[in-house]
Amino acid sequence: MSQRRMKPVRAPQRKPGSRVHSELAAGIGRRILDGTYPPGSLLPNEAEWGQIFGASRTAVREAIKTLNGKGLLVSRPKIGSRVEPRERWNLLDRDVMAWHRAALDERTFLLSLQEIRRILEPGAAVLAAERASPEQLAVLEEALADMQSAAVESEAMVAADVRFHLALLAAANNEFLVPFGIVIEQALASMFAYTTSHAVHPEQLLPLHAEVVKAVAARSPEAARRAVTALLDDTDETLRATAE
Amino acid sequence: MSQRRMKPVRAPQRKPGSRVHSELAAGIGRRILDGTYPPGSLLPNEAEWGQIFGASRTAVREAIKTLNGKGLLVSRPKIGSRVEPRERWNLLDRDVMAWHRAALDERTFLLSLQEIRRILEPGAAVLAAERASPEQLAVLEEALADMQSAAVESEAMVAADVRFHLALLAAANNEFLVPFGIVIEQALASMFAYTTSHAVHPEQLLPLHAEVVKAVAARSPEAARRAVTALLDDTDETLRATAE
DNA sequence: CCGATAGTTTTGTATGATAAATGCCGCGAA
DNA sequence: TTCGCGGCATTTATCATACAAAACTATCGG
Repeated sequence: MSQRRMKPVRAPQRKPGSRVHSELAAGIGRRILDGTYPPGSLLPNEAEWGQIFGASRTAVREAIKTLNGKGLLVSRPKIGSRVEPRERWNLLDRDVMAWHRAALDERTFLLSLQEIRRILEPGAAVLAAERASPEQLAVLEEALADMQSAAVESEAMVAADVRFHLALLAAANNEFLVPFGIVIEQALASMFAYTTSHAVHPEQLLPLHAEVVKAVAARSPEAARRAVTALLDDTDETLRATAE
Repeated sequence: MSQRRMKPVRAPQRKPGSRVHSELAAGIGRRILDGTYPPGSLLPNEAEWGQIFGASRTAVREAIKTLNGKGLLVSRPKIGSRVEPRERWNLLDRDVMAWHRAALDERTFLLSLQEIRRILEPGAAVLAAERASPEQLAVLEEALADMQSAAVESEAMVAADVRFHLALLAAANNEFLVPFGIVIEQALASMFAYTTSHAVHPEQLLPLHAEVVKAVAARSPEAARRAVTALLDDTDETLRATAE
């Protein structure tokens, strides 16, 4: 379709989460994840947070409610807000994951994520081979095509790679697998930073991905498992190459 | 240590989440999970919720912020609160899981959870066998002992069973496995309801659990994997027996 | 020594007012 | 007619303030 004139520059386009209470949530969340307030400890009370961030108690409370929703905190009258034990934290939450990543050594973080991928993705591939719908298979193939047409080591490549693996998870048709998508997103983003900064990159990326699609399309669970395992082996190999 | 006299009965002991804003969050959350407000749809505005539940706008807003934190909603001025696509939902969140369970056919729900267990637990067992600390092993053994001393088909048995599997997850020493614990809790709770109501129960429960502990203690990853797989096979066998 | 009770601190809820974001409509010009 | 621009209306976002409820602490009386 013909592209008309550029629309006049819209308002500063502040991103969706940059309201006061969101920044408060991020500010407090980061301090929890980085250990400033360890599990079991008490946070400053609402009035104090308000002073620290120059915000009203209302905004502070809404931020804290958000963190409640992520399992980081519980609040009680007269006590205050106490940091929950780590096993209650929703580590797979998008925000929590981001705060966590910022507070951790990048390589350690990445290795942990890869370990999870090695456990989950082969199993997901088996299910996908057994029950992917034609539409889900099409999405997978499309992501593969995008990878093949993207420049190596580009943002577009990473984006297509992420789409590929999310599509594989979705094709397994078990909704409880979906939340783990964030692990893949973070791992690939982190991996991208790593490979570019260390000037190494997985050589076999495209053929290995193609192999996965082939196995799923052929409805061969075991072949799909092997293909995904090979893919992860290659990635880990690359990672290992950056160990100094 | 010597147990002193029972403390006088404390105040009604309303449970932590029964404040107005929590009930609002649950009320709205359930309506989202059960499909009353499907992904992409707009919720009533804050004032309307306030009337529906007879609460102030403040309480409504805090409830909505909690749901924001769980990835169910995003709110924008002039638009309102829109239900996020399912892949953004934190399905592994405790509350979301509970609302979800209430909105779904119990058997379907349970089968999905078991499927996840079959993917994750064997992998977790391998890691546990490789790197469980003495303390973590002790917790595992203690849970097993509790199971052995509990009456069959009792609440205590389920509780000890949950502790056992959570301990196994923890022993894998990868914190991203921990959020998955909720799947185990729900699966076992759901399973308990099932086995009692259908008058069937896994016969091999205790020896199979003991086998897992043995393998982990012996630091035999492959044996641990096999033991956990056998355990899950037995559970699934029981479940299959209830298919009418 | 125990137990009830009053006091104090902190979160929980309500109310009302104002700011900011943004979809929508209508007016006017090319 | 069509397009752009400005104002209007609606809804969330934020603030300020007041009071209620919860729960720990200390105190006082038996």
